[in-house]
Amino acid sequence: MALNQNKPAQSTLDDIARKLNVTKVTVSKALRDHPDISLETKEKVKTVARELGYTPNFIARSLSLRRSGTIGVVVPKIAHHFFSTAVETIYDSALQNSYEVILMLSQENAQREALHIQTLLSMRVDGLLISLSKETKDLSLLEAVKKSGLPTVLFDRVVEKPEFSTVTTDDEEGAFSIIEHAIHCGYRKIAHLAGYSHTSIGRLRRSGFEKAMMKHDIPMHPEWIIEGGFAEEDGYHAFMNIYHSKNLPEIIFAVTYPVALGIFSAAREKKIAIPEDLDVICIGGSNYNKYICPTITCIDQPVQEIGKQAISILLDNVMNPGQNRIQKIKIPGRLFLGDTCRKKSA
Amino acid sequence: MALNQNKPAQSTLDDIARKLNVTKVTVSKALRDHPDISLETKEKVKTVARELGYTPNFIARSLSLRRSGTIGVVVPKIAHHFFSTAVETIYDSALQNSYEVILMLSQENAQREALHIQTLLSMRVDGLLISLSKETKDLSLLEAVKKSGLPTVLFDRVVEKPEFSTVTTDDEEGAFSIIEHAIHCGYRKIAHLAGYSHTSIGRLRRSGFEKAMMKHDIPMHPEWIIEGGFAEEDGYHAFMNIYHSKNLPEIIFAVTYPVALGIFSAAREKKIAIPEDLDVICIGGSNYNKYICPTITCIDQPVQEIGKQAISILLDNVMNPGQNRIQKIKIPGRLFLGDTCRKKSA
DNA sequence: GTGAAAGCGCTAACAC
DNA sequence: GTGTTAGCGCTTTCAC
Repeated sequence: MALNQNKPAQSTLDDIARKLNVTKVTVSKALRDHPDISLETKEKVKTVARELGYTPNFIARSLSLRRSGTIGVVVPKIAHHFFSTAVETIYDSALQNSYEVILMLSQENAQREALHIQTLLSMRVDGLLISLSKETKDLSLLEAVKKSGLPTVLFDRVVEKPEFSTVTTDDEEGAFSIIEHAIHCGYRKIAHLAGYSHTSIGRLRRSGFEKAMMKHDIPMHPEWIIEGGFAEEDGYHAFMNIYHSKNLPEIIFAVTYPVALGIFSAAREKKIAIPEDLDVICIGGSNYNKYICPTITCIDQPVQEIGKQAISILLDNVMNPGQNRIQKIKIPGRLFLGDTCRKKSA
Repeated sequence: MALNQNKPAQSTLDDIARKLNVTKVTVSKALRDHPDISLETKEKVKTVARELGYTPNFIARSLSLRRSGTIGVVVPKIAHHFFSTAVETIYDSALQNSYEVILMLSQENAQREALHIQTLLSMRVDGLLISLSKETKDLSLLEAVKKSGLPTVLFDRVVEKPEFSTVTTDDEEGAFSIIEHAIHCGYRKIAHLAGYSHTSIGRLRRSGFEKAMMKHDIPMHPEWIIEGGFAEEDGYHAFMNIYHSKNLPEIIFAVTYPVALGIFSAAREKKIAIPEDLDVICIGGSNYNKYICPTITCIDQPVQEIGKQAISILLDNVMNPGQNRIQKIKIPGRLFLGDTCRKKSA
């Protein structure tokens, strides 16, 4: 590929320096308001800089300073209420602290996730914020990152290792309480479209489900616990499986909001009315939940809070090198009462 | 801030070179499979590189090559169906072409948008993809960017200047056809919650609306055309304004999907039933539209197609420097028939 | 107050 | 095949 041809020759410190018969050092200092430089020179330098449309070269600056002023973020998806909201919060907080964000999407693919983390490392980001893909099992890269000393915070989809700071909803408690709510409403035949148990949210939500069931002595059907992904299509397919088994539960607890919607789709196709014939609850909401029919009773995740805490813990470690404080934050979800799961206890 | 303290000392070409008693040049070539280097040396180099956990320094590489292999993207928001979907597509296409994406969010703020564009310039991105904020009026920065020769493509929220490539929905035609549809359904009292007329989508959608109304000789009420933003809250407030004027239209044409939902909220609060008492249509949908009550009849935007075309045109210019081909792509939307706007013509 | 020298980690051109 | 030299644009240290 031809070099330096599509790229405009942006002006440099030297360009400014030459115009003023000084050196680039003087210019560099002047532009950064270094006390060394006289007011007069500063004025002149800044004027010429403006005339030339000078923009400092971030790349050169980063190389010289050995810090980039950027935070790397890896999430499974962005076209998704939880992540787009969290990411927006992360961007805002980072900007307030004068950090830039480099966002990468794993698309729920472990290999791509690893690639992106590598790229972020090579970009010499000052910190790393990760929410793991649904496929991620091999944690060696993550551990290498951690060992290298790069400040890292995991959020939402995490690993339960003592060496990582994590910020999550209290998934187990959330699942427990919504199931208990369903039981209080009189439901007994409860199915769970679970996430993969190698993911933190899958495991914890399922565990909360099981604990609530056991506490209230409700029998659990193995065929009513189906592991899968976190997307709409996963809910759709899992429901179809249950449907074809001819043994429908009264209510399905979906591991995520999109999975719940997938159930809606499938049920509609099979002419099963929600919540009359079959009820649905889940963990996580969406900003459109109030417009959905029926509105889903769910555990609302404090999405912005999660994003805010994650970036705040990260920046704390980035800006105070050497401290490496590890924090495990669990933020409780809140039960949102929608149109589903309204039956009275008998 | 203390330097080089929070940052792990990542290994460099020199580290590998020293271990093998060669120079970094040899190592650099070996790692890139340069034909100069013998197979044996390559093997050795790669082994040591692996042992040391070597990651090439993207920053240094970019500086040396004078190209970063990145595309800068600026959008108003990310927690929004249109943008999160478009951005996801952009990321995928970029990755397929071995480009990284640097995403920035203007949060609908012109000043922040300018800042981000500056930052992207300083990062020496190889190309720029922009969807303008609702506030953007001053185009001087944009023109400077263009003049500098950096390949730039605008999408969705664009400016109609011959020097920019643009990719949009055919907004005017979309508005025209959905209004015509409403008219065919028998609606006459039609209001428009319009976007700001200094934005392309605001102006064009309004123009489509007006053309359809004029073609069918339907009178337009000035108080039924309200300019505003593109978000839910804008729809909410605009509806309240109309409501308080005590002069309700039969149907409201909302400039965006979120604005339509804002109307839903406000109408619900005022006990006005949709679509019975008041009907709503809009431009743009959401992946959750089929679950909304009532499902909104709208012009579905080919979001992924817009993203795909935008990045494709950009990369074409990035990878073929000097050609600077300017393209104006308008992709037609598709009328989606939902539960709203179903009245039969009288 | 200003500048010369050195270096960040990498790549390209050209010797050897 | 491998190494030498130079340079990308910037900042820091230390003379002057």
